[in-house]
Parts: sequence; C-alpha cells; structure tokens
Amino acid sequence: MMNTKKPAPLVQLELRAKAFERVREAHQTETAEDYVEMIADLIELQGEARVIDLAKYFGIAHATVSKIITRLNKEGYVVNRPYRSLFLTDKGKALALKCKKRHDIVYNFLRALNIKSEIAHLDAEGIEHHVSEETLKAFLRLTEQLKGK
Amino acid sequence: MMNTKKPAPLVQLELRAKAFERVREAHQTETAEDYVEMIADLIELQGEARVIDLAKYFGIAHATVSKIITRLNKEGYVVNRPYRSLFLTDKGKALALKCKKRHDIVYNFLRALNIKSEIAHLDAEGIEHHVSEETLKAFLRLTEQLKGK
DNA sequence: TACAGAATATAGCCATGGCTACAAATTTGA
DNA sequence: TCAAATTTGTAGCCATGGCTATATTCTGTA
Repeated sequence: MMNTKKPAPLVQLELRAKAFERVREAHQTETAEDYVEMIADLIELQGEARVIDLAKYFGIAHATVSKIITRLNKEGYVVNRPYRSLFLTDKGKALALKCKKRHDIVYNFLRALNIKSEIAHLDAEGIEHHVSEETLKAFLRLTEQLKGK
Repeated sequence: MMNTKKPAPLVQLELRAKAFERVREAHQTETAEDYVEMIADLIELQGEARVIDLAKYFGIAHATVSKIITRLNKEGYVVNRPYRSLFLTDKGKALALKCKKRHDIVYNFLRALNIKSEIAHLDAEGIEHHVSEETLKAFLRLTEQLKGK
C-alpha cells in the first residue's frame, strides 16, 4: 500500500481472463440446463413435454427448439423419437435436478432479501448459471439466517 | 390431456418467457459492457488500452477482439483509429461507469457474505449482467447491514 | 375413412463470438 | 536507417441460437 494515488489492482486484471473463461463456459452449458429443467417441469406439471410447449415458455420459435433438442439428444440429455413428446435421459434428469435445486436456492435467497416475487424470478433465471458452490452455500446460510429473524 | 395431478404453479411457467427474454437481452449487451469496462480500466491503470491487452485479459485471440471492436465502433461505444490505441465515446464512458458501479456492488456484496476474494471476482463477473435495479439496491442495503454487524 | 388442422422436422438465412492464417502497419533497436 | 519484432487488421472457417418458409407426420372429427 505504498501507492497513494492509484490502488492499481493489477492482480485483478490478471484474474479476469479466468473469470471470463468461466462465464463463457457457463454460457455453453446454459442452454442445456434451461432445456432439461423446462422439460422436467413440463413433465411434472403437465404430464408431458412437447416442442410446442418449450417454444411457448421460452418465448421462441418452435424451429429453434427443434434444432436445439436435436443437439441435446446427441449430447445425451434428451430422448426424442420423431413427432413424439420429449423425455430426459438419466444424465438429463440428474442435470435438471441439480439445476432446480440451484434455481430454488437463488430464488429463495432473493425473496429473503425482500425482492418482489416476479423480479426474483426474472433475476434468478439469469443469475443461477453463474453462482459457484461456495456462493450457493452462502446464499443458503443467509436465507436461513434472515428467515429466522 | 387434463391435469389432475398437481396444483401446478402454471403462473410461474407463464412468467418464464419474460425471464428468458430478459436473459437473451442481457447476453446481447454483455459483450459491450465487458469491453467498455475493460477499456476504461486499462486506460486508468495503464494509461492506454490496446487490442493486445484486451485479448490478454479476456483470454481470447486478438483477431476476435479486433472484430468486436469494429462492431462497438459502429454502435458508438468505442473510437478506434487504425493501429492506434482505443478510446471510449461519451456513450461508452457512461456505460463503463454504470457497469463499474454495478460490478463493485455485486463484488462487495459477495465479500460481505464472506465469499473468498478470488471466487467473489469470478462470480461477480457472471452475475453482474443479470441483476435488476431492485436487487442491486437490496445488495447494497444488506452489504451495509452486514458490515455494520 | 379421409381430410383439415396441429405439431414436428428440415432447409436455409442471419448475427455473434470463437478460432487460425496471413497481410499490413508500427515500433524498436542494433 | 532499416530490418526484425510487435501489433493490428482481414479473410475465412466453425458452432450456437435466433428466424421464416416449407415439408412431413399425427390426430381428431365430420
């Protein structure tokens, strides 16, 4: 702490490459996570998951969904027989479960901070993919703490 | 197919399209935000921002940086004369300032939750683009609260 | 049963952000 | 000064995730 003018956190600059690499990785897995979670929810809530439902709830064209499902099938997350509804593989189910837990922790944490429900849903959807295990634990801890007054 | 099985929080399902739309929007502005913030930091810490530095600190190829800078120039964030270092327009500076404030709030909040510095940096880089104004205020409030014991 | 409408698939377009390879300009130093 | 090293730009490739348009398959009902 000898520099009085600039704190000059060059250390932080050096760390950034790692941070941005992690963000790029998160973006790559984000689609798979969102899709398996949506499929799991639709199966639970409506009995089955159809391409047209995914398109509706993601707010995108069904052709886009169809294309992405093809990729997720190749990657072993989803089972799709032509013109039939969608199912998750064990790998897909495991990912969906992990994501649902993570999503709920983030959402409940935001709610514990008195964020309005709708905003908490919107923010959680974006934040969840970028939260480390350590931060997730901190969220859980603080949620309990805040709820317990 | 009738839903006889669950109380079914279909409200949440309906909300999702809006949430995913917001995430897609965030992804579109993310690059501009990361670049203007990095350029501002480099100018402050090193006196100038060069393509090669951005490539180094983002951890990507310089050709990619060059291409993106061209786009950000067209969009009015960055001034780049060929083979010269980079500058921000007023629009770019304003965005950089907003992002720096937001980034610091998220980082300091995570630190207040006792997240280790390095992890806080990594998480903040991903989270910052998905935090609403309301949540940002809550983060600030709680940071003060936690620091004040 | 056959047909119309709904659901799904496919083809082909676009922008973004990665990459490598190579070209051009600038800076450096012997 | 001028040749080499560094920096920047450009071209062209790829995957992803958007889209529209069109083809195909399913399905419910007249």
